[in-house]
Amino acid sequence: MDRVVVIGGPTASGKSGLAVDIAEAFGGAVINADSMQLYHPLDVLTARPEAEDLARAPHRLYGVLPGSERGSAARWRTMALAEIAEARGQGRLPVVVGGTGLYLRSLMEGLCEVPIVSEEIREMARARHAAQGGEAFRADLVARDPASERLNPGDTARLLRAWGVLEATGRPLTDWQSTAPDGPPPGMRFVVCVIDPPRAALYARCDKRFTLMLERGAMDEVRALEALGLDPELPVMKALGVPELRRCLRGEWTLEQAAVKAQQSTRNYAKRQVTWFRHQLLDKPAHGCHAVSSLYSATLRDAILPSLEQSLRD
RNA sequence: GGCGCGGUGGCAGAGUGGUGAUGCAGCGGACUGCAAAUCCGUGUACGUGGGUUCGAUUCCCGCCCGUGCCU
Repeated sequence: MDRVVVIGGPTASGKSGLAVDIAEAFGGAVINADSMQLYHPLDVLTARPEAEDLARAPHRLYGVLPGSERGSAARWRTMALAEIAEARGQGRLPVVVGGTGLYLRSLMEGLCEVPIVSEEIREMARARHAAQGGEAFRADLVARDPASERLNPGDTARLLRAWGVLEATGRPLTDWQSTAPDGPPPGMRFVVCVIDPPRAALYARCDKRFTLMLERGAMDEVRALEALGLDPELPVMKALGVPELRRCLRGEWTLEQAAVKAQQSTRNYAKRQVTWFRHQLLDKPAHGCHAVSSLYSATLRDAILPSLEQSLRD
């Protein structure tokens, strides 16, 4: 049994539900591939599976990192590979599910060997960028690494990364990236399933879900998070709804306003994910992809599981 | 009824006698180690009918609608 199920799709599309259904049906273990569900303090706000689902199948990599840390694709990949190995050791089918496409792809295709950039250097990059601005920062970078020409002056994240790698290794990032990625882990075959629901329905579910999160204590979670006094630049602090609810706590926005804003960012995020999955996964049929064109709910289970079972057998 | 003010793309909101800001949303796209991040692209909009003008969203008149004050 060398199969690994991989489920992707936009937020609120029903991925987690599909994952448990599959895990339950085929004796599997659900492994999280969502960058935010990895962190510890946020449970409701990050839409982690609830007790009922947790009881139906083992769930791994949920809430395993403290919010004070920063995850990364490579870090997740290492953890995921370990969990996959463990599930297999127990005779379970690994079901990897999450909305972080980059993570999913890093698992399936591997990453290029790029040395780790120290926090000191990253900090230097940030300071330098802040001091000279995007244009100048980019100009300096391009002078040393012509290939980074393709980066937009406003694309701070990538600019910082490119600069950091160059500074840390003396070699341009594009250089490192031109070497082939380490490829799929040996002995692993992926059965990919992507949910790509109609836009209107997806947005409606995003909105509804946030309202539900508030009813289930999202505000208390943010209060607890706030009490930790974390650096607002940390990934957890940027989870959807956190910035908005924090402003509410500070009295800058009413709960109503915060909710509207958070719902908006959720929809924007869902849109980005749809684009990512369509072009980075669905259009690249290297992995046989099952596309589900509607929001997933238990009623679709019998329509989807049989074809998946077929793929697992092939 | 009188006087004033205003009617700009889905919304907010500048502005100009001739090349129609901008923001948000929407839509499309990018994406190799902070990715729920970071970014890019995208609109035959000037209430209506006349007039002035080489040319009106911009100037003038009527009308409609909204708004404030007065009666």
